[in-house]
Amino acid sequence: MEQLFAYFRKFNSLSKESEEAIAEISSSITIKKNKDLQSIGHTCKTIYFIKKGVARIYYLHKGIDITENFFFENNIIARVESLLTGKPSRKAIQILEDAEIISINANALFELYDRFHEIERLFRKIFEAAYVDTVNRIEGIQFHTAEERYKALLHEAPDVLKRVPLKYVASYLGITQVSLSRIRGHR
Amino acid sequence: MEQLFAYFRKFNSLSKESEEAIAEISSSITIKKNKDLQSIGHTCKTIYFIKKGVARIYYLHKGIDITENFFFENNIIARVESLLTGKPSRKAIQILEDAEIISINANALFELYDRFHEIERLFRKIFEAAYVDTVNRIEGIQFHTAEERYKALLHEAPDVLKRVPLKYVASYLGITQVSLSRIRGHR
DNA sequence: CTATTCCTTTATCATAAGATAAATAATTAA
DNA sequence: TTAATTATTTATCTTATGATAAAGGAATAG
Repeated sequence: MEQLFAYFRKFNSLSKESEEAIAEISSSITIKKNKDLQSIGHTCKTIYFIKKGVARIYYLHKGIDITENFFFENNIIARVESLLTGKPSRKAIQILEDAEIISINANALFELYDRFHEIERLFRKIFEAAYVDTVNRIEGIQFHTAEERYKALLHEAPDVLKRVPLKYVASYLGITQVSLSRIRGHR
Repeated sequence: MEQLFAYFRKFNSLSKESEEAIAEISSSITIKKNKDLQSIGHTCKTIYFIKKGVARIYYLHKGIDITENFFFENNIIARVESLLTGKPSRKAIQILEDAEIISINANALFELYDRFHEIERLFRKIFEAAYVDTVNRIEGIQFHTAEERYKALLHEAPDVLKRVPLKYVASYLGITQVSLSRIRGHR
């Protein structure tokens, strides 16, 4: 759990009591490459923290597999739309490298918000940061060519290109696999 | 202020004490069409609520004016990246129709988080909703043609097209004004 | 009311990326 | 190891959108 608390500390430090309360509603899992941690149509009631490994959130658009985002170790991952609405998610979480994961019961966590103001504060800050990241990503998508987006990824997150199959990267960049391959050819 | 509290109630109801505390750190302003409520380079320390009128957030990308988003009455508007980082914003808020606005002192609001847990909860929920909206917008941008995006806007937010100059809508949709005009011509 | 400025449309040409097909290359299973 | 499957690249053709220029409309200031 220490690894998770270290991640939390980047946003908001917690008291020992809060950390223990979170530990009580959490459990560890290991899961193999290419398995779906959660599948499409399942209502999300869990927040995950990746201790080790890589995952992605994906969905189907007109029958085509689209990667919404990649998640590496020391990050949390959840299908937030489903978590917040209580509706089945159109999205799935797939493991791309054998992973060690902490799963946190989301409803139990939300109940902790009442007892521990600082836990709610922590997640407020996490969401604020996620919101800003996402707004910035819109700018990246809308005003850069696919080639610029590829080069930015190569520069800012070279791990993605080293550890993830290119076919998943293509849809994350908003282009076809064939286009990505063509862009990589321009050297 | 009642109009603002009614908006808040959609996310989280507040006690009279909380409402009064927010009222104390708020003030009303009126501002004319085409004026910048906040300009580029200014550090954002205010959250606004639009009682009446229309506004947009815009920034310059390679010298070209880009609309990040439109905001109509009964919504809050803020340059969140600047608010959270304390750094000058690359973005500006411009009024597109004569407006009546409530301005909330952001630092004073953040201090209220300590005294009124429910106010922090309210803003947690507002950010969660904004995050989900933004993630969905990425899908719209990435996997629909400009024409589909235009038609979706026409269907979901016809007010934008009625009340806002098309040149601002074009960059919001991620296309040039000329392309938007061509798309509108396809009937 | 008129002149000026700004907004929107139309037209032409150039180009990045999509669709499809097929050839390699890499990975996985038997 | 070999066969089968899956991933990536290359090639060809098509199309949506960008860039630029210019004309027509609408709004605003004086």
